[in-house]
Amino acid sequence: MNPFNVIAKPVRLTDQIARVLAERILQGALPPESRLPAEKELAESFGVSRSVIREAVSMLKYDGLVETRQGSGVYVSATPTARSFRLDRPEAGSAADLAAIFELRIVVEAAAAGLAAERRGKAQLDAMAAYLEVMAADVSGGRAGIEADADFHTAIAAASGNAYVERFIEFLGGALREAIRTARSNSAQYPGFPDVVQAEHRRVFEAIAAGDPAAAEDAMRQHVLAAMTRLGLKSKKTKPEEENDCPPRRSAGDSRPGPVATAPRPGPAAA
Amino acid sequence: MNPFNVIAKPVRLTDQIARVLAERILQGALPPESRLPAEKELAESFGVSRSVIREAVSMLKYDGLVETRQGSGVYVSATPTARSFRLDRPEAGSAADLAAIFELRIVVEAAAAGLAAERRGKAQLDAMAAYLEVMAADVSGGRAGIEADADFHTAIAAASGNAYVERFIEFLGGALREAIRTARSNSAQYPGFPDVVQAEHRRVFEAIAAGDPAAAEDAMRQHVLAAMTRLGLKSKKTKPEEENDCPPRRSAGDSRPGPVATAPRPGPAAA
DNA sequence: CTTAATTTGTACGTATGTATT
DNA sequence: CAATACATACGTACAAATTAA
Repeated sequence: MNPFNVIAKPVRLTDQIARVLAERILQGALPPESRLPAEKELAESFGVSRSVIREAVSMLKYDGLVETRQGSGVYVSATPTARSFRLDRPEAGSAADLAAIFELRIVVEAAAAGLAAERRGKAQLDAMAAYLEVMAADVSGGRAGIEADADFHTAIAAASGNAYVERFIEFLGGALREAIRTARSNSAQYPGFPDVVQAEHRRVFEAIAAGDPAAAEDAMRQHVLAAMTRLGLKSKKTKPEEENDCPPRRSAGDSRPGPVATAPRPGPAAA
Repeated sequence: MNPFNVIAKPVRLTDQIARVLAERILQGALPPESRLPAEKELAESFGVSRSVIREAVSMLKYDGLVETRQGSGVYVSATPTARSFRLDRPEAGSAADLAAIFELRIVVEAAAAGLAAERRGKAQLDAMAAYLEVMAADVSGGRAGIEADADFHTAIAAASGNAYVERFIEFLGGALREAIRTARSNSAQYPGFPDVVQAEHRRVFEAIAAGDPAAAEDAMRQHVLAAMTRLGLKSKKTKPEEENDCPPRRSAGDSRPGPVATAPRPGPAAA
């Protein structure tokens, strides 16, 4: 699909097996608290050595999906998807997925801008202003100014005063970095676009400097939204024609009268 | 050491080494794009076998911290914390950290409620209503209704139509599950509290049913904020050591007066 | 209580394909 | 092209912990 992607990552057995096991766990084939087959059995059933199984299990263990008890076995954690959030889904990279991730980014970045408007210190304001100037110089010199753009957003995230918000924004920025890069490159090619982007940034900055959370949120939302449209993405449903059929996860042994009438049938519809 | 801690998790060599390597990478001792020592050397320097090193590296590889290139070596990723977002920091669990995570949760859940108000289908509305009834029955019967509460929030997240928003909310819910559990248990002990919580939920539901995004966002924000105050947490800065000029006008229990602008629409924005 | 079987944790050895020099 | 270094994968063996007889 991408002729420039010469790398063509080699498929490692460990990764494949880890992926299969993770899918089985998350899709309920291996329910929480249940025990996995012994490493020896897994090795035989997959046709690989026990070392490969062990490394795959190590990954899942680090991710919090399973726990290992020496002498007993490997057990699915009580709460899958407990310790880490990742977005490397198989379909990731499609326009719809990208739009959905951008939608999440809009939410968090707008909130961070609002918090920054309340909590920013002078040093943080100065940092934002500095990155803004670097960006202005970049566009004047015909450069894309990608780094300064990222730094500007990072500075706002840091000024939110919430370390988790900051880290999550950096995480999303890293995941979308390629998309953001092409967006800025596209913008740089069309005359007038860099000035529009710069104006958006300035509006965000001035709202934060003025201590106006609502304005800062709105300005940031507009900015990221405009970046999406510049990328050709639209904020829309990720599952357009689909009546949502997520099976409600409920703890085993739950005798409460659940909403059986409305609950869609469990189980993955398609693979 | 701790006589009450019967579990006393056995310290595994693999986990220790993975932790040490992760710290070295994140703290800059092993800069991005740099190569790690060979597995053999690492094994010797740590005094363990190569298998242990390989499993530890597998963990870091799954986390996106390192990449392995056959025939070449193990390299630190260009962007650490690239593929996964986790919040198991060493200091996690403190009240300040909990409050910060809750703040992030408020942002995303409010946005999800707003999106759900625009995009929810009938089946999803029915599911929310059903869980609402289960919760009502639970509190009438003196039960805490924790599962129905979680299911209600999950249903809203699913109705947002954004799979990433949904998954991130579930992730945060899992991370905060213990806190939420104690919050609901506390609420159940005080007469009248369950009714208050139920009223909060109903307000969220009715705003979504009415298709009013702004009202849904506000109701959800109020609800989670109230849950925080019931837990004794306050929305505050996580870095109190830094300069703090503006007193936060958005304190706990404070409703957002301003127009919080509805969720992004795919309408004709600035192209 | 003792013993034995099972299972994970650790260690070591070997072969092979790949990348670098 | 040749040599070296390295990750990948397989296999065996033993230790430690758990579980059941």
